[in-house]
Amino acid sequence: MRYSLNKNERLKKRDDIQHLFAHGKSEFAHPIKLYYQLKENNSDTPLLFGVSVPKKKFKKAVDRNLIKRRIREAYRLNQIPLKNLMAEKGHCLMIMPVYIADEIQDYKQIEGKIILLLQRLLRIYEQDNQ
RNA sequence: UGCUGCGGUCGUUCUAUCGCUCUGAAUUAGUGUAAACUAACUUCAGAGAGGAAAGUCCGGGCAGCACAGAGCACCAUACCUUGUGAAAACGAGGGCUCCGAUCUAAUCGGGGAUAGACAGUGCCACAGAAAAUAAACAGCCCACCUUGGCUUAGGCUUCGGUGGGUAAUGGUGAAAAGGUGAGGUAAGAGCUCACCGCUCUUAGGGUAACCGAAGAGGCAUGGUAAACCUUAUGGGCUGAAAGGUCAAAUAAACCGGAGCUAAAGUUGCUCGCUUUUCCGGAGGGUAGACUGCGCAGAUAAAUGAUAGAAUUCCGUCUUUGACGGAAACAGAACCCGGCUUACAGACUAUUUUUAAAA
Repeated sequence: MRYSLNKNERLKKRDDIQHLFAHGKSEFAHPIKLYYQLKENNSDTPLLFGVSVPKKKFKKAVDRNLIKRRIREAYRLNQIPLKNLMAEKGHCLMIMPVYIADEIQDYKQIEGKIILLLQRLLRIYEQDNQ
């Protein structure tokens, strides 16, 4: 499996995203809050990914783009274990990290937090299996 | 040569690995008689942010709606000539005016939303008597009354009051009702005169804005139109959340069929008809999807991440270098043309000025 993140693996439907924020669970590791939820009607892809940076905290579009790109890159390189697990089980998991902090952090810090959060999710669903 | 102002051009580059969006081709899979269509975390090739993409301030394209004609309202533009342009707008030259410099003669530089303030209405803080049908606070002058003084008894002078004249003087203000000088007067005043200014008229120069000249008028018309307003010219309204196509589900109505040995209604009964029931259809159209969409082109929105090198700048040091740090403003969303605002640095034309060297 490759380190890819193309159109089909992204959260796109407005309804899905609103449902995720309304009913999904969340994990937090500063500066990122990660919403996640299993999707009911299964599709082919095991993981659906979206990212959000609030306009309230970062007024310039350039800053928001930078943070989104860093989070997306970190997710892209570290998603494999979780994706394999979901594929095995036939689930479809929706994931949406939200950047909470007021300052822009560099890539290394963000990547560390993303890895931490993905490992937590992995543990949760492994236990769920047993 | 440096510095400053203003204008123009550019506004980080290269390599490797891993990725993203779009387009084209191939391959594989599916549907199909085929043509072809669809899908792919399969492969290859190509393209992929800006000078402001920003603010959303103008103009236009494009789209929908409206549309006999006229008026009102609203908005925009506003010295003249001329060039580019579809228009907004920008450029060139000139006029007028304000400011500054040289320094008293015009020149140079800069600014001006630069039509109209004798069509009307409003406003003009503070200060000041008064801020606009002119006005009398102090002052000046005259008349009368009055207190005191001097007196050669004619008057002179003085404190105060009443009435009148007066815009010369003072103070206030951004601005005080033509300016300066002379005559004149009780004191003053365009009251009169000279020069300047202003208004009107005439002819002249200039494409024009406007200019200088002559004559007349004793001067009326404070400022403000980025206050309302007036004049002239132009302008239908709304924006891609426009607009178009496809179209689940659901309710009522519509059409066709089934059913009618079920129920209700229609006349007391029979038939028939209608409704309730079931199946199918069409229509508009919601969710949603696609399009609108472009030689970048998305729609929770691609144009990136990591590593190394180069370039520039900053800091420290043991200074022909080493080490560390930074890379301005900022991210397309229907498309063009402008305006405005933000901006590290590099190159460059030109102006002013200073210093150094010769």
